[in-house]
Amino acid sequence: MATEYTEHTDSNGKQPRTARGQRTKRKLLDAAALEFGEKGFHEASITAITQRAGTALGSFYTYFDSKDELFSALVKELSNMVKERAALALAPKQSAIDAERSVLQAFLEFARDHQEIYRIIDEAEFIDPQSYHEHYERAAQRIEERLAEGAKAGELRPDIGEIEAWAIMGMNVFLGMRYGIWSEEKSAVEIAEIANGILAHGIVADSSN
Amino acid sequence: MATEYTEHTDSNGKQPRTARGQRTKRKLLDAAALEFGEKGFHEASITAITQRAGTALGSFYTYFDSKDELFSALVKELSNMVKERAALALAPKQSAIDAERSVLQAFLEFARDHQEIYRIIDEAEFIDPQSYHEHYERAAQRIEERLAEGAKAGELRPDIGEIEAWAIMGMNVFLGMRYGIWSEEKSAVEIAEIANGILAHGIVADSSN
DNA sequence: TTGAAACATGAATCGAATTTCAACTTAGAA
DNA sequence: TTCTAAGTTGAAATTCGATTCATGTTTCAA
Repeated sequence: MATEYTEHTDSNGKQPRTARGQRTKRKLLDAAALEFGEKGFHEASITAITQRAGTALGSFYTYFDSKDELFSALVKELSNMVKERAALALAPKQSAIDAERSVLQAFLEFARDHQEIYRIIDEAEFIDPQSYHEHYERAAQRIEERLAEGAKAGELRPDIGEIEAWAIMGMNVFLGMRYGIWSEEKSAVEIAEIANGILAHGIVADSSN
Repeated sequence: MATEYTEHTDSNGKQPRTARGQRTKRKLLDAAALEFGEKGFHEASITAITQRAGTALGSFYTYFDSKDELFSALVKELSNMVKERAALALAPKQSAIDAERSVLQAFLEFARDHQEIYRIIDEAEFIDPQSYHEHYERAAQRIEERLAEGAKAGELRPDIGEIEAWAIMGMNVFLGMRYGIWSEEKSAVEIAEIANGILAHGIVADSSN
């Protein structure tokens, strides 16, 4: 069960020991999110990040061993933000199907507001594959848990499992990319409604219509 | 309608004018697919690519203006391979739902056999965003066309459209990543069967079961 | 108040790749 | 066969940004 993770292998780099240090490290992380989001990992430069953060170039190495380490730290932070946002979207008393609709809608809105985040997490596939795997493995697991609850409540088919969870996640991610990032021509509500229709009825004609 | 594309802005770089030139360019493209697939764009070096191809470093610039241009050419080539493979999977007389199952199954098998291809196309999001967009826009369009045929034949709901096409594509891509690339613990047939169940019946309990 | 640890600074170093180029070889049309 | 365009070669020039480091400044516990 434990989705808690301890702080052992400290992905924290070099922890600051004063309040000033805390502030500086945070400024670097925020600046990096902007810079990586706009330019991508390789076009982003440490120099530009420290300039955005308003610190000297050398200060960077007070808090991070390398550009890669900074990127990793950022991916983990952003991954947690996504997770928290999805949790917030879950209203207490909704059906399993409605829960998926809410999560997708929240996801689309979040994608629109934080395009950098998705770009950074996507690029982790190449810069920090382990974080990328963990991000999606955990997200899939949360979906699977929701589906299992729905099945237990008799709302969903009892054989629903991991594969369906990955399928739903893929749907969500691609819809987020296409209708959240690439264009905003359709409302999040509309997209979520239509995608939810697939889960509710499939795409075959007659059926439960 | 025209899915034809003319060769005007020649993504072809510098076209060889002799048979020897053709061969060399092809060797470079093949070597690049391996190198980019294994190392990713930035870790891959022109030097390593020319070594794999068995040509001199300088020969590279006889056929490509830059590393980026080579990568673009490759993405376009691979994108077409994927398209052709999907077309092959479509048996002539199957239902619309079965067609989607066949395509997904073929996609999973292809992903397993050509992991480099997926890695390269994915990385295009950062190296050559335009090719990346085109790749997925076209793939979605082909799905949408299949769905429209299914709807016309009365097999699928008549309101099915672009959004469903993107949802299905996202499903396929993520299932390909998880069960094609990351692990091969489940058979392509099994994955395709389960994912197809979502399209056929949705995930709700009773319904058409 | 004070002194040592933490933090800040940015010029200089370092390394690694892409790209250029001038000399040389091969292909293939006439 | 000949001759020119096409193709080949790899050492050297270039470029560019990550990382180091010696020096100066600030924090904060005692």
